[in-house]
Amino acid sequence: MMHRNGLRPSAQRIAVLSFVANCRTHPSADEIYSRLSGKFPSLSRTTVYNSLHALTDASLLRELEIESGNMRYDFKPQPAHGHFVCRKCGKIFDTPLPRSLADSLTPGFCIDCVEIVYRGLCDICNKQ
Amino acid sequence: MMHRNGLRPSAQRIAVLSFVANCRTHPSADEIYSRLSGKFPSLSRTTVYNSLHALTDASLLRELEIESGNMRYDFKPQPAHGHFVCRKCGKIFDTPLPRSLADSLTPGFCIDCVEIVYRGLCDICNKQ
DNA sequence: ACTAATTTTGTAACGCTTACAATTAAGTTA
DNA sequence: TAACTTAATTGTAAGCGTTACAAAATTAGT
Repeated sequence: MMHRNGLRPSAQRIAVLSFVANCRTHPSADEIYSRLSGKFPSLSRTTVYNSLHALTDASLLRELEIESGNMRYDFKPQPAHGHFVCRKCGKIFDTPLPRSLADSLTPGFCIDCVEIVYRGLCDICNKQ
Repeated sequence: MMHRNGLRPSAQRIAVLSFVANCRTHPSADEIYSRLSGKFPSLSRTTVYNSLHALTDASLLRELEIESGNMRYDFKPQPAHGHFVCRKCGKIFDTPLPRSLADSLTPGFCIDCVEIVYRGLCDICNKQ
C-alpha cells in the first residue's frame, strides 16, 4: 500500500497504520503513541504525527474533526460512513451514510467528501 | 433572548451574539475578538471565550468543528443546515440538510443533532 | 447608596500540534 | 561490501488556540 504512494514502509509507519485499521475507536495521536510506545521504546510523538500526516496524504488514513482539540484518525479504505458520538460515554460508532447526500447541493459545486457526525445518546446510555 | 436563559445581556455579549448572527462567515473566536476590539478597546480574549461559551450553553450559538484547531460559531436559531467548505478559497457555505437523515441510524439511539460538512470546490473556484 | 452576585479583564498556564536540527536508518551506486 | 545519497526518526523547543484563576469593574436588588 505505501509503496504504491511512494511511502517508505518503515516499522513505525506500519505499526501506526495497522493500529488505526484494527482499532474500532478512531484513536487520537496520543492514544496511538501510548499504545505503540510499548513495542517501540524509542518512539517519539513527532514520529506518530509524521506518520499520520504521511499516511493521510497518501489517502490511507482520514482525519476526523469530531472532537475539539483532538484530531482522530480513521482507516480510509473502508467504505464511506458517518459517525455517531455518544455524549455520555464518548464512544464513536460507525453509521451508514444516508442515500442521496448530494441532492441538496448547489449545482456547480464539486464534492470531495462528506463528513457526517451525529451527536446524542447511544442505545446503552439511552436506557440508563 | 438572553434574559429567557438567565443570561445577563451585557454590551459585550450582545456584540458577540449580533456579530455572529449577522456574519455570514461562521467566525472564529479570534475573528470576533479582532472585529469587536474596535468598539470595545478594553475587550479581552477571555471575555470573547466566556461569551461564546455562555451563549452556546444558552443554545443561542452552535459550535462548528469544521476546521482543525479553530472552533467556529454559528447562530443557532436559524433553521438547521449543513456546511460546505471550499478547499481552495476556504469559504464556508450554508447548505440545506438532506431529507431522511435519521434513516440510517440504529434503533435505540437518540440523536441530539447532526453535523454535515461537505468539502470540495465551490462553484467559483471550480470554474478556474 | 449598600450589599451581593455576576461579568470583565489580564496574566499565566495547559494541551495538542508543529518546526527544526541532529541522529539513525534505509535505499542506491560502484 | 563499502561509500554515498536520500529519507525517516528522535528530542527539544516553540507555536497556537483555549482555559484557569484572581482581581477589578459592572450590574441588580434591597
